[in-house]
Amino acid sequence: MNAQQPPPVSRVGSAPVKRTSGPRKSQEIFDATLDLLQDKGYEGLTVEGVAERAGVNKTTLYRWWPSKGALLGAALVNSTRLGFPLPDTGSLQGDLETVLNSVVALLTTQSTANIAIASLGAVAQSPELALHARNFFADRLAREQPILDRAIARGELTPDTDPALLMHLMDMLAGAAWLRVAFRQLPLDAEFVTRTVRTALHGALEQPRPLGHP
Amino acid sequence: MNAQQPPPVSRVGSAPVKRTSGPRKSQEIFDATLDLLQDKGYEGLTVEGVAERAGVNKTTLYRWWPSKGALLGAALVNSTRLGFPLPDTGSLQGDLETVLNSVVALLTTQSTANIAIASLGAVAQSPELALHARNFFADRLAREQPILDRAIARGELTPDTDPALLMHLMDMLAGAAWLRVAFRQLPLDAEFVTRTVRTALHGALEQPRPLGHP
Amino acid sequence: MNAQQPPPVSRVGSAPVKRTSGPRKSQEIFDATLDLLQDKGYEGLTVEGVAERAGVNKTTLYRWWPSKGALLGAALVNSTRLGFPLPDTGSLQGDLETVLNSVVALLTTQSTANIAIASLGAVAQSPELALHARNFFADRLAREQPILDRAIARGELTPDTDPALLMHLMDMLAGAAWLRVAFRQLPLDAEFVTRTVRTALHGALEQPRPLGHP
Amino acid sequence: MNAQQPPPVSRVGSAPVKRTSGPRKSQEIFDATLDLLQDKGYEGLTVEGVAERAGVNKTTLYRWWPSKGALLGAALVNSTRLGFPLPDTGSLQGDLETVLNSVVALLTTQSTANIAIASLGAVAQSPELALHARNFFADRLAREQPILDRAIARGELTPDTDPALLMHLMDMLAGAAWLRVAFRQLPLDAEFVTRTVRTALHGALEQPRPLGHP
DNA sequence: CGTTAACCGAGACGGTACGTCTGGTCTTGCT
DNA sequence: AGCAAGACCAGACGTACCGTCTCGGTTAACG
Repeated sequence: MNAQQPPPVSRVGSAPVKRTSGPRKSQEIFDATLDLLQDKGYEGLTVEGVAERAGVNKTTLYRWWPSKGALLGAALVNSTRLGFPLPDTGSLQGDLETVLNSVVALLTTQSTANIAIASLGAVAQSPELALHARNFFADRLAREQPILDRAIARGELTPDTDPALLMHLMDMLAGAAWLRVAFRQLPLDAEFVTRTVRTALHGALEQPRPLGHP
Repeated sequence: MNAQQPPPVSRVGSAPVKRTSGPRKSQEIFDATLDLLQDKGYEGLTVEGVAERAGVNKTTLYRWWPSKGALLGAALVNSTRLGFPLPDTGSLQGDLETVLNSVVALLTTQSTANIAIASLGAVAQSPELALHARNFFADRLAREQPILDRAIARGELTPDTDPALLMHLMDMLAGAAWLRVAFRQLPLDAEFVTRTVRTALHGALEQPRPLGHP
Repeated sequence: MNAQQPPPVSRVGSAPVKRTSGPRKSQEIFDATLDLLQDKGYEGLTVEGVAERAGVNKTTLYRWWPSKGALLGAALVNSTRLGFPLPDTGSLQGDLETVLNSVVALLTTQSTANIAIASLGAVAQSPELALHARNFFADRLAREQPILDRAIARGELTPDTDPALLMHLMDMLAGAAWLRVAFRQLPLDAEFVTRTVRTALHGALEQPRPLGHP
Repeated sequence: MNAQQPPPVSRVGSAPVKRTSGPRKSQEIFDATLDLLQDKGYEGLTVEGVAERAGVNKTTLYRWWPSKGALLGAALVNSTRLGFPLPDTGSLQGDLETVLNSVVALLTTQSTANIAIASLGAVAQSPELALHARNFFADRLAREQPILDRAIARGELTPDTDPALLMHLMDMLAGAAWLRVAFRQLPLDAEFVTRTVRTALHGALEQPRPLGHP
């Protein structure tokens, strides 16, 4: 969250909760950061701009975050804009389609697409932001794990299913979506979602069977 | 490529082809551009730096490319650093594995990974660079089409196979690889390649069969 | 002395010495101020630096002195570093030479020169510091008055000598020294002292005689 | 004048005279500098302020002068505000009185006094400005040398007069004036001028005579 | 082979933002 | 209740690049 945050001192005794986390106007700052990112992209996102829009002095920002990347990282982490609900549709395919639909929505909705794409660029440039990204995705994966559990409980998957399967599927699904949007600039539609989920899911389930000899 | 120069082509007669394209030291410029991109990332890539390293005046760069993005686009297009050979292994699965291995190699080899990742960031920031990316990927897809043709000729795929299948597969394969590298920062190994190709390929071939009722 | 600080004048009489003046660590603060002034000059003298070196919070300084100039003024006033002993050599010329030597020493000794020169700049900028300077010099002149009295008593000067003569002489002597150091950056040596005192003194004594007709 | 001026390339051949001396708006810059110095003192003199007032970009100033002190130095040297005419009254005493009157005028006229006093403080604070001051005074002294020459030609001084005499006299005259203004804050009047010049001059002329035995 | 037009180098400039520093103010919580 | 600690605002610092401009000087293709 904050790269240089002092240790949470945790005084023993009657100590009232110590406020060690970030500037007083954190929320305004994060909002301003994402708003600007949304409006002007990563290059147009300047520390001075954030300071002005958040009604905060530039030095305050530098006191808490050493760079634009770190600030953006904190803003992204503290944001719910890129979040999405966890599905429970009653079938594995339905759940996966819902998740991929969320990703597609994220990448195709005007307001979030800019942030997402810009984050992509930001991650590619800022090591510490990359760290945040890794954590973000790991957390996300962990929160998606119930999808797999429920599928096993329903008998759609065998109990000995490789736990890494979910990550594998997600990478293929979300990866395809990202690549189409970022590099091919193709629209993402419902047909894409259905087809991709079906391919990945069938492929995952049918793996033992030798290819080309059905 | 050059925004401000109307081609004075149109010479009637036997005129030998006029070289109207780009500065005299194009090659040095492109090399310098990619070298710097590799060393310092997209943000550290500056027009002034390119000019100095290429032994060229800043003015010259601006004479030919209106922006850093345009310059990088030209450098990427005119480069062979991101190229890769087309495989012909005798089986569809082998071909796909080879292609995915190329992508993985691109993303894991030090010298190319930096360029690729940085380009990723660059695309996310520069609309005109995004255009170049689209063209680059479209071209690449077209050059990969023989893989599909040969698979049909071998009987691995039926003649009425959807021509978009290749793009579909490639998006899943390469997308998974990109996402793992860019966001999850996971290493890409041979096991990843095999597994991903098998999943995608099986899924694509088995699609008609209803899920969960084998 | 200090603009908002009642003088601790040390009243004679029964008054119990009341300590209403300044922070508890006044002495550390003044020392730190002059030390820093000595080390880094007036520009390098910062309130933050003084606070740190004196082991005091910045707020405390601002509670008692409104500005850097005021703080420096107080420090200079409460300091004995620029003081010098009053001479009694037995001759007017000797006394003057001793005084001028003191001034020269003040301006050429490393540790005091910085303070003196910096004070010069400070006076030029701070009206209230200028006031202190005026008082300081007036006081100094008053304390030098015995030099004149003794010279009259010895018969070196006539009893009706203009009392302003001393100030006049001092201004010429010290002024020359200051000007050489501050503006010409010339070294001040014994020859300078002798020569200047002789010139000023002879000039003062010989005034009645018309010029050019010796 | 300019501290970082590139070497005068002096191309062989018909090279037209190269203009290597300072920014195009030098005059505006110097004027703005002195105006601000006059208005707000040395501390209130900021590079940004000069840039704005001169209608010039801040970078331009830094391109030519490395610091505020250097800029002020150049402005002072290139200025006529602190200049003064060289006198030729027909007598040494008259010349000296005129010069001292100039100094007094400089220090007592509202518009110039501010600059002079502020420069005083500036010199005390900035080593490289002190260098400029030295040059300025050396130049001034050189230009005053004719006063001495004419006095010798007139027979007021013997041909073997020590050439350093002039500096000696000037230091005493101007030094006394500066000291009175800066430290004592006394007004400078015609009586001061007459008296000081007479003292210094008599003293200088009468030096051989032993003190106290007229 | 000489002309000439396109190209280039040098470098000053206005401009934006950077990341830092210090001067002063204001809040907060401990003693 | 008062004072420390220190977060904060204001604003200048000096730097790096940006993208533009002017001005000579070089190339090199054509005629």
